Amino acid sequence: MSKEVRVRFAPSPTGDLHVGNIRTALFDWAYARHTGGKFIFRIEDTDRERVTDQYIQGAIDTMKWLGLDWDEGPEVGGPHGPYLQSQRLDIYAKWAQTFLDQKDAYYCFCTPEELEALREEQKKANQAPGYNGKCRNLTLEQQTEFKNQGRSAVIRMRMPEGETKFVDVIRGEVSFDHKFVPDFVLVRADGSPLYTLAVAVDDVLMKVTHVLRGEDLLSSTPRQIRVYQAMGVQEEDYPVFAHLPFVMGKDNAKLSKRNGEVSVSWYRAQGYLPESICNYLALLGWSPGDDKENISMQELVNLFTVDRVHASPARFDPKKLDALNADKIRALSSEEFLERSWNYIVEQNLIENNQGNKEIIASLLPIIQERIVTLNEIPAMANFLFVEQVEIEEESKEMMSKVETKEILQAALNQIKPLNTWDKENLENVLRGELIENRGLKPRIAFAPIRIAVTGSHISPPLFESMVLLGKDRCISRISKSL
RNA sequence: GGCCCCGUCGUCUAGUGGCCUAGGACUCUGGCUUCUCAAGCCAGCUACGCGGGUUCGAAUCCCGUCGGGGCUACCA
Repeated sequence: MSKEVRVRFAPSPTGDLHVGNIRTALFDWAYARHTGGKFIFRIEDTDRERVTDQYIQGAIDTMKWLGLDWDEGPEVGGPHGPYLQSQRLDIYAKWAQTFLDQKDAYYCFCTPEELEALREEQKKANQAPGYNGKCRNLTLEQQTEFKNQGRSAVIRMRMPEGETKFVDVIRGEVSFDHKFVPDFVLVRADGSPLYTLAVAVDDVLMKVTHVLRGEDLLSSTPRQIRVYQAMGVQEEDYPVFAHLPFVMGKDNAKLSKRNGEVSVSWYRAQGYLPESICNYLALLGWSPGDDKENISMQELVNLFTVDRVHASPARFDPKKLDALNADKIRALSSEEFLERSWNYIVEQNLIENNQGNKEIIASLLPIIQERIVTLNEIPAMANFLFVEQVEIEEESKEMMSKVETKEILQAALNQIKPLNTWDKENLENVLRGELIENRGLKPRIAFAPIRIAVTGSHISPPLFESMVLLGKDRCISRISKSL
């Protein structure tokens, strides 16, 4: 029996979680669930200048909303916590000291300005940039002298000669010559840890077995492995690495706000279903292998394996997300569609939250379910039911003023006024009978004026159903007003 | 510049040497249906970056090339 799979998602919340982050989180989660392992959610907030509590809370909310539940992490705790790196500073300090004692790391007194100058020089000389090891072998006396000069020190990891080779399950064997992996900083001059230290220490301490993360971290893997070595971890205990391809915006450009919408909370506010976002994102860099693309979260868990993840980057295409979301909305049961819609409307504050309004929406939902793409379209479609009179849209005003139009409206009025039972069948019978059969009008010609008079727009849910929902009085009133 | 990764329709992908005259989905175009809008149905457009090998045979393997991306921080 092999050991339990433990996967972590470890974002650094320097902003709203975007679709790229979430694609990674989704794969992490799906892999953990697929294997029956544990999903760990860790917040990498070692850079307190950029990470804020608000973003951390936002990340937690987004994960919950998407249904990516975690076994260990914020709010739920776990045996290897805390799961916020800012609460683990003593752990990193202890390991940094150990590395210093072992001579794996050393104090470096070079100032940022000196390092900048060094980089300039290297660039000019066309050399590989990187720390030149100036402070590698400082004597105690030299260190004291630097301190007396008022210099502060960072802790730097010593990178031995040689190379680091490892197998990335998505990319195969990857190797880095240490000539291109300079000594790197573990601890800032102010004593705070850097990602390079924290990520490796935590992955070891939290017993992470599989690191599935963005491809941008591929070239930092040798540094992470270097820390494992200093921690005394055996090679067979290194986690399995899998570097996921990027999710990109249009034109091959990196995903960013300028390049289409990226934040998951934006998609939430637009009325996308969380499972649509997950489903769509799952298709970026992974596929179920057959022709079925619309899958549930459970199917994703069942089908997800890392060997079906491929190595090339994917473009985020909002059009396909739309199509998937529309499909998923159509597939909702009427009860569920109502519950989701109403929750969304209330959450976004689009319509006042009371029982009467909810009932109006509930009555409308069945006739608009197959014609909306996102939940935020509901209020506009429902508008005609919430007002006493409608405003006729600009583009239809000319048509509505024509004599022929007035004639149709008058004829329709004559037919519906005497109706005792106000239902779809009766409305359709009398209106078709008079306008189509008696007058020989084409349906589209005959019904357009009524539609516009009643809903204000030439585009609406099905006419007779809409009239039923509106009620006889308001229909008569609106048609009369258009005469 | 150096190091690393990547390269199938416009986009997401299937494809692991013969089943590929390259399949599906989204988009787009045309048509059918139709009370509008949708939905549904049918049809069409469009791809293995390029050049060399290896092989009886290559989208699939190798080399080169070109193109894209990442890293090169006291960010992650």
